[in-house]
Amino acid sequence: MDQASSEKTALRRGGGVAVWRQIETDIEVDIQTGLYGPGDRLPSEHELVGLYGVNRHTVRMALAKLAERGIVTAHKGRGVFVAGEPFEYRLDRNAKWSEVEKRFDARPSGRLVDSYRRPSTARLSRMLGLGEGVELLVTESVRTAGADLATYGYHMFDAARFTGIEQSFAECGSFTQALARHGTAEFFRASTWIDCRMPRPREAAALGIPVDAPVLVMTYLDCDATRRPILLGHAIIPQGRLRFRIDSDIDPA
Amino acid sequence: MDQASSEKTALRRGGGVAVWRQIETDIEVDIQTGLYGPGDRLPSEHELVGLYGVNRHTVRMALAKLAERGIVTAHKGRGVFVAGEPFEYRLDRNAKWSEVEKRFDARPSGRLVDSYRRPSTARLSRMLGLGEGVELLVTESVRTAGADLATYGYHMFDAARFTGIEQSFAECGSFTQALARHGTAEFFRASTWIDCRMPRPREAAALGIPVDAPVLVMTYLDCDATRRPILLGHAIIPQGRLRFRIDSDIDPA
DNA sequence: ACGTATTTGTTCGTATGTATC
DNA sequence: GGATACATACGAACAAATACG
Repeated sequence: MDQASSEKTALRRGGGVAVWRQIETDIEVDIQTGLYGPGDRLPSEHELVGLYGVNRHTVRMALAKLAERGIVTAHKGRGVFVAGEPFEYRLDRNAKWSEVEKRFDARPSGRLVDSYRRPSTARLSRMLGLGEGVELLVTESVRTAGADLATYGYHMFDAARFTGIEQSFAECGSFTQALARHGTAEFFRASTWIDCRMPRPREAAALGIPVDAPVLVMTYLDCDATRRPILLGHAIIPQGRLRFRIDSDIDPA
Repeated sequence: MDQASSEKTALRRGGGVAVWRQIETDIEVDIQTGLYGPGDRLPSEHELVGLYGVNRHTVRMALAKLAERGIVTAHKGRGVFVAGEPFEYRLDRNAKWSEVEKRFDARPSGRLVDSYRRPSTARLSRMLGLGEGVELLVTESVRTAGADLATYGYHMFDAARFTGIEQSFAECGSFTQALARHGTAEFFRASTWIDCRMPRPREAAALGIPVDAPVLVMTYLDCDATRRPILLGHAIIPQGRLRFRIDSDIDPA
């Protein structure tokens, strides 16, 4: 209707964004907005060539990138299909990775990548309820669940209170269990912040994702039953197979 | 500690990601994780050159990109400073854009970009509590608040129930007010999903953001007081000046 | 069982622009 | 600024798996 042939959307050539990338985003939007649902077959490469008015290679590049993130799966002779419903990570007071593992009947999978100490800042100390200048213990770890879910995590603890928790985590593969060993049998999610950015190379490598695909960043404060802060976490989460969900408990009137 | 000089992090050269982009992400991580807080001065360009072992142009490119997204601000002769606390968009049952405008003492700012009808799908109909094959009314709009907050929105309505709501919105600039005109005085957030992706060119243009910076995607279902679904929304939100916040109402025991 | 059309996968080649050094 | 490596985009052909009458 707009221009020449039967083009779907206006592609901007020479505008700094590769055409295949625009098509990749466009199809991703159509999936996110529900035009194509889980399990649906996408238009064939030939049809997409007609829709966008580009070479087949260009369409294939877009599809390959979507497949790389697990958003679609291609089957020779049949077509390209939208992947199943992405995993929904519910953000409530019981949000923790061990709960995700439970949903997959998976064992604790944490692998310690690095750990180090650094002096705290005023902000971090305030959030963790500590004095200024206290030393923080920081861990970097990778945790998985199921076939294609993984997160890269940064965890910050009061180094004095949780001395040696990095070893405990390295041994048992779970912060829930490691915290239990250090005297905190129960803890709960107090606050969560959601943001996004591009991944660091080491994060992308550890998560097995392309370096040019964005990641979700969940920052969170976990507290014990007495509301005393336990840890400040940053979870780096590949985009595509997981999304966050927040339900408002609608109590009428 | 790791390698030769005093390099901060391992930079991967020739790995498909420009060096300035890695530095950009690295500084962004340091801000997100609290190493640099709001208002803090970043290390000088000269210091960063030493930290990363690169040319000053490379550092300047990284800082320019951060400034473009409003994450830092450069002051000639003084230094580069971390921007103030990003706006926190709280996700509770009162989450709506008009609440954000209230926080900024801003007037309704919605501008209708496009509107069209399309047949619903099984999934969308289920979410909106409609019959299959019903026609949806879709609007695309831009809404702002304050100096540097903007969102690009897709809204889906039951076309039969909310006929003409695109005109109402175009006139008053607010869906809250437009819905009131169409008989829905109150509505509430029922469920929210958070994801991210790269922006479409038209989204980036409307929001005034670079095309190579990721955006947050908030999908949400708003219902009226009787829990009847009203609309399904997709808000495209530039990354950098806004983040989502979810608080668990911790009722002990 | 067979043949044909469809669809994805692979491999050549060619040209152009852009980023990086 | 010049040179080189890389990414982008297009074109043509063929191979392999699948669906269908």
